[in-house]
Amino acid sequence: MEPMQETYEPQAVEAVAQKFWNATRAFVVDEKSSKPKFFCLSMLPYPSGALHMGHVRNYTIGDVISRFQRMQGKNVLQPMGWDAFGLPAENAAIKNNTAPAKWTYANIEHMRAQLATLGYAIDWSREFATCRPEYYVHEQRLFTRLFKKGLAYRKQSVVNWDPVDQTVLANEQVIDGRGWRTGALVEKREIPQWFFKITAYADELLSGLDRLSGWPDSVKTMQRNWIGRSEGLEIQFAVESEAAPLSVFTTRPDTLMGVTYLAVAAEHPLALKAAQTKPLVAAFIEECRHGGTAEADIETAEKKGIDTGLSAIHPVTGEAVPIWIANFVLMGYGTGAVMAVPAHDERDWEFATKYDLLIKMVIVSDAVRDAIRELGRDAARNPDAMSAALGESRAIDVYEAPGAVSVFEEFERAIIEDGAYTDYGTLVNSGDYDGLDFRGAFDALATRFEQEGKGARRVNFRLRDWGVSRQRYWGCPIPIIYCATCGAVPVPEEQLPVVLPEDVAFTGVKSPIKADPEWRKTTCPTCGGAAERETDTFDTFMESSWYYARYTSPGAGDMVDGRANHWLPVDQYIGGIEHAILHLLYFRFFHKLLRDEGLVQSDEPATNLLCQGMVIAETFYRDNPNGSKDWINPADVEIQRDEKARVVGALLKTDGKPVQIGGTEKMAKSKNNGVDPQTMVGKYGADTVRLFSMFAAPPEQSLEWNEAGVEGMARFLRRFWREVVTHASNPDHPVVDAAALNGAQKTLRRQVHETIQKVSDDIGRRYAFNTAIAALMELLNAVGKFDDRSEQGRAVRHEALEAMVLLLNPVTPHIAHTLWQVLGHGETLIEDQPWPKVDSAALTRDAVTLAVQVNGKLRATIEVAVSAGKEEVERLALAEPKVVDFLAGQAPKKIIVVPGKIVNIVV
RNA sequence: GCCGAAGUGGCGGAAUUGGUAGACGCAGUGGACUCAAAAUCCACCGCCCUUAAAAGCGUGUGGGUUCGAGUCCCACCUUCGGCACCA
Repeated sequence: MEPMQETYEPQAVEAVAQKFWNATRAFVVDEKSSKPKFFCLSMLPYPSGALHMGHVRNYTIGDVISRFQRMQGKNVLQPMGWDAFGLPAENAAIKNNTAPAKWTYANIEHMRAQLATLGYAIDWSREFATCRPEYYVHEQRLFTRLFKKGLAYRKQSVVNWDPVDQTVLANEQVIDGRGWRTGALVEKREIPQWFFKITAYADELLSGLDRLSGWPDSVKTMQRNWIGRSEGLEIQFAVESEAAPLSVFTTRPDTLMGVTYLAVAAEHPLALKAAQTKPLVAAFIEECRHGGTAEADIETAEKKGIDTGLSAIHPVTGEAVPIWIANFVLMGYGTGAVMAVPAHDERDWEFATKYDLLIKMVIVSDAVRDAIRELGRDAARNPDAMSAALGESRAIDVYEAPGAVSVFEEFERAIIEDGAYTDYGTLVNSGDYDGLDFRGAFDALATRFEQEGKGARRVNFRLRDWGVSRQRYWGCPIPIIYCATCGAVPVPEEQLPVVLPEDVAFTGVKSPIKADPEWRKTTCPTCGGAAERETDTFDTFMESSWYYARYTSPGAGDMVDGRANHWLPVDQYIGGIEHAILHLLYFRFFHKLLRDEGLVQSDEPATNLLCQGMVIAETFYRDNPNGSKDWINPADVEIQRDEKARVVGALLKTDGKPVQIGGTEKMAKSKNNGVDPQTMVGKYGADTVRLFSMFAAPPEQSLEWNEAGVEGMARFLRRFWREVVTHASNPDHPVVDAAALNGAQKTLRRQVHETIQKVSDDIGRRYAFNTAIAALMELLNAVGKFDDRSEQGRAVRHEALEAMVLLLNPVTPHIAHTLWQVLGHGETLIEDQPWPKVDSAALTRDAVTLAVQVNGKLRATIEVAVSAGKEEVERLALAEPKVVDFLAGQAPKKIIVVPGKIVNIVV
């Protein structure tokens, strides 16, 4: 081997390591290994043009876990591919006057080369792009099978419609209720679309969460709430002058006697009927058509409504109940109608207050009920006695005893004026049901309606079926043929794939396969008559819902083959928290579809999930005279500080004049605060970039990119390099003789083994890469101060440095590759070296430091022997001069001793 | 609006099970080395008062539980992610 460089040159080191990995096909794996498998998967990138820091962070986390697991003796699969269909390709195609396919393939080439410079341990032999027919043919086939099972179906569904461009818009393309290109007011429009019956799996998707112990609780909670299982009653209200009753679903049948109106969606048949005779109702429905379909917009919009003039009949009291149209009732959810109980529901209360509708209280709190029982009915008529009994809760409670005079009018006024009482309680003003609690009322009413045929117990889900149709070009064609006689017919499997033409002119106004009258022409597979193809394409979430399985079975004739059951489920999945609900729910759903097709055996696609935070950076700008802002890249700005290091301003490097500081935000083109990974790798090397992204924040939190911090990482790697190279130039060393070590040698060796223990736990269990690196920095600081040239000194130092090279390898594999050789090993794959083992004998200590508190405040620390008992610790603590001062002669009331940690003396 | 997170020195963060708040890094200050610069090394570095020491204060805000709270409970404020056609 050539004499080692004195200084660390990352570019040379990284080129050598990467060449070795490629030449030895170090990370290509198969199913034949005798080692246990470990499938480490990072969410696949959308090929947007260039790698960004979010990718680097995601894939570095995956790479650290992959290399760590391989060093634990696992057969690790870490694949990579491209989520290649999507809207940005269409936008770029218009802008650059090219075809979406050409743009996408060029981006993939570029980004693959960028990824290579970061040295990830990827099995590239399994790579694919989801826009290739050999990939999407399998999801077309699955779709036709699901169609035959009734799990794929077509129904009317609402979309954002741009009336000027005559196109459907994505929610992202609707800005403040207007089309992003035309500025036209967006309308809601119903068109037929394809759906997957994900609701058929709602119960399993919900209950499966309980077994996903390796997923973050936050993600599981979000999914639970999204699925939104609720038990309630479906109740039928007869409508005056209508044959069909109006069905509503409620989770609070106990409040039924408080119903003072019903509300239906603007698209509801009753609403449309009322509109025929009432111009104001028609105008209101027209108004409801404006604006987009996003739930956030609908839920934050002003609550509005109008009386249809129609009445329903209350199923218990027989009273007439007005039917209103409300803009917040969604046709696509439940029955498109709700019963309103303003006294016990916030939104109903606001609506009733706004439109001066009746508010009728039918539930009182348990506190009110108990107070009446306690006081007796006569005493309870005294408002002062009642107030005293209720204490704080008086303002939200009301009670009107059955048959008694209403003596709590002030409470009643409070609930009408201040807001709804939404907790469970006891029924009042409810006739036969007075005095029942929630459960009692629920059961009594359910039984009654089931006997009368006016309703039934029902489980309802917030989850809606997945709409998979998109009216866009750059996606997988939906394999359906429409025939005038046979209807919608799936394309027979032997005719698949339905190929999307790639060499097209793209203007953005209309999908090329919709614009071309020839493409859709075909014959009906059933009757042979003339027919037309579906020209909609699939939601791109389709491709990303099963890609993980395809990695296991490259070249398989179906979606996957038997190899899938070797690798699946994924052992570790890593991706952004923004995917917590949609992608991760579809991912789980698809796995169950695959299972039910007999393609895989497991119930869930991934056992462990890590959601990484965003990459953010400071923003800088200058105001333009017209009020807009010029955003300035952080690389072009110099920060000014005062003598206490506080930031006082910022200057543009090119002109030396001030710029405004705009706050730390997610890296984005719009704020020009992106830092290019390639530039960073070129300047500092991949290991430094990887090290900083793992050190600057724990993986789930946002990571603030800061170039001074990157320089700190480069400094650390230079010191590490120098320490190893200097050590290797010293005379050879004997093996460590634990019995012969002096105090300083023992101390360093203990720190080495404490560090092995901590790093193993931090990476392997806690995903706390930042603290693992901090521990290694502390160890390097200690090694740097350890100036012992003796034989055992050199031996201890050698043990420390070998451990450090191995422990750092998952994060900085290139420098580790070279330094491992410097320490006297041949050019081998470090991932196949065993992970360092903790020598528990090296961890023992003779004495520990205890904190001594007086009344919970730290007053001193004492050194005690590990073997010291409680009495001795108390005696030493009480003898401490500072403790004596603070006790000021008082005798301790109590002394708490937590062994190995703390003594608290209470006086 | 609903669901889920987060808030700790000048900054990024640490404190893993309720037990010494501020590990590690950045920035800053002082010094060594150098003709000089870079690099490197050494020391200091929460706030307040202070020559110094000591005391006091201190984990978004206000309450509470506890011998002891960044950590648990209640209420609130702010920021971020998601809300079904961005991926």
